Amino acid sequence: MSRTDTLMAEYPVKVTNLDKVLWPEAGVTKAEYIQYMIQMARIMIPHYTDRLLTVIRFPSGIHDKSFYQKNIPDGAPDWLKTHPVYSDDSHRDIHYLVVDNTATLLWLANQAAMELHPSYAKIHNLDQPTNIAFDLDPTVKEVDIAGFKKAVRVALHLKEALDDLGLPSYPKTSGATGLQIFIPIAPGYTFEDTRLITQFLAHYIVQKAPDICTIERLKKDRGDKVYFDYLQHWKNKTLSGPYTPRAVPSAAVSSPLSWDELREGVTPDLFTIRTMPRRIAEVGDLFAPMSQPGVEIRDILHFIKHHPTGSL
DNA sequence: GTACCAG
DNA sequence: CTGGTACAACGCTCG
DNA sequence: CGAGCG
Ligand SMILES: [Mn+2]
Ligand SMILES: [Mn+2]
Repeated sequence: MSRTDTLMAEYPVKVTNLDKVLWPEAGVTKAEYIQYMIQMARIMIPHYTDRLLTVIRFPSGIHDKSFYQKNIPDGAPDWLKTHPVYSDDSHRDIHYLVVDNTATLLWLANQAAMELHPSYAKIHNLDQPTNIAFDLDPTVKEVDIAGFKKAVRVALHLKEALDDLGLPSYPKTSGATGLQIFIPIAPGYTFEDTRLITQFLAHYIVQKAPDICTIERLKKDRGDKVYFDYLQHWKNKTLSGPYTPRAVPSAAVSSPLSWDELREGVTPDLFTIRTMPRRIAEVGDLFAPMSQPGVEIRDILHFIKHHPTGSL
């Protein structure tokens, strides 16, 4: 008989198959994933609260079948918070899960929901993102640290440009191969507004570092360059959330970083389910500023509208 | 991972 | 009971 | 419109 338990958080959560190995290379079991959620809940919850959650589940481990899940499944406990959003494509409401407590994170871990992807906007205003996110994707050929290093170089170019524009920026690993850079923004701006900024900077950085950065949408035209994926910041799209595990052999998680750490050459596999709780104890939540009031971008939008072909 | 159905 | 099976996303972009 | 993409 497989090991089972009922955990008492805000609500009782039944957990099953506790000894199932979800990350075989790292030897991480479901019990350890649940323990990770218990330790990280206080830090993670603010980054997911009031946001639509998309998850990727791997019920039999990272090397077996996986699937995206947006709708809350049948048989889910009734205390889970959900939010309906109409889908034009499937002509029905999608009942998204909204994380608002530890019990929900424990339930997700038991579901083998191993990747958590929150929306950019909060449920009370789904047309207004609370952040701008830049998604930097190495063109993957194999497990390749060179790709990540290149993404770091692109990120440092981007950081310089954002500094010049007076915008604060916070980087994190995706946990897989790439990097993401976030800016907290004030309420009142649409995805059309933020697209103006991400598109402008994508073009600007490609022009500044054409040997390592591309915006080619077709993979075959990207070469070995870093894909500056400005299309990823949009309504109904998501990125891996802060501190979410990823389905990679190392059991790496998405880790907020300091710019100095990036300059010093950290790599994604340094930050895992095993190491992140200790890191939190040491450096705290480097993404805490994302929960603070965001910056106004009105002046920058005005600037870009009058300099459509991009220079600073 | 879970609900459900046929055996 | 038990074993087998079905099911668990979506929508933008540009050629 | 649909292949491609994430
Ligand atoms: Mn990415
Ligand atoms: Mn991407």
